[in-house]
Amino acid sequence: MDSLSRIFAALADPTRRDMIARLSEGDATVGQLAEPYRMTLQAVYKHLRVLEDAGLVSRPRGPQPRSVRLEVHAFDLMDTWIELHRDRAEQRYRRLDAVIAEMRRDEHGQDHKNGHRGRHDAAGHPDDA
Amino acid sequence: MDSLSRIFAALADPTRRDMIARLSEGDATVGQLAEPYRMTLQAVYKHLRVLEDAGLVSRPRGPQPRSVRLEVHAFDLMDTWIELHRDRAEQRYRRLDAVIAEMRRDEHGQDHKNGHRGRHDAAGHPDDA
DNA sequence: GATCCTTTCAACCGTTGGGTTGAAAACAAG
DNA sequence: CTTGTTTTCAACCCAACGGTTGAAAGGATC
Repeated sequence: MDSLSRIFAALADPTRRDMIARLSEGDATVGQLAEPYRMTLQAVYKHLRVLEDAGLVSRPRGPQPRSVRLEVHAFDLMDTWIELHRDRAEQRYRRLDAVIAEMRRDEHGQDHKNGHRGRHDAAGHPDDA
Repeated sequence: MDSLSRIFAALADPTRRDMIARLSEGDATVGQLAEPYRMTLQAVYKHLRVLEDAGLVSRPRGPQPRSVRLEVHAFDLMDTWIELHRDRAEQRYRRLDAVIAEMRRDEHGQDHKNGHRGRHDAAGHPDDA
């Protein structure tokens, strides 16, 4: 499974999102993390495994601290993906608005040169992708 | 299921993410959308249903266009959630850095007033949540 | 060593998810 | 009305998921 799928899938579960939310306020031991949930400790470990595999969380394997820590940089992948497509769509909207404005201009002052290409297929795939 | 879970779950599938990616470059009919995938048309409709239920996509039910459109504002929920927790974690890091710096100052110039509160519980849950 | 807590492994159960097939509606056009 | 396409509905398969139980390792501490 690819990274993005793992990340999104990990965050699709409310319990796991809640864990992330609480970890964003500070590291916690597994016991502390598990406390509010009415489920087996093993279940909590399973959730942690999913978050860890997604890179959203790290657990210092060493002897001492035995705590869970949020890994902020894993959020960047998501962010990048989201912003990329959101921005593309928004740019497309702006471009579409421009086309519509042009069509309006054309309608009012009808046939004011007719020199520009006849691409009035609004909302179609722009070919400059 | 809550909105965030639906959105994240919808984006956890590569096919669905690819659909979003392609829709970010322009609306498409279901047939056009389905073309690159080696799966039944019914399967594509199922994917679209998931995206639609998550609010990521809309399909003008009316007679005319019968096309699929990306709904950008659905991304905002995700964005808000992500940024909220990412920022909290990053602020926590900054605060932690400050604490560490202060501890260092204390170690070098030992006992230089001792007037500030003794909160040296580094990385513990800060109580100003 | 023995004890206690933390962590992991394995099997199992019910539910959900992606996908298929097949058939039935909806809808446009002939 | 009939044909052809688009969309939906229903059943089924198999794999994955969230959760449980039970047991086995690991690691500190007495």
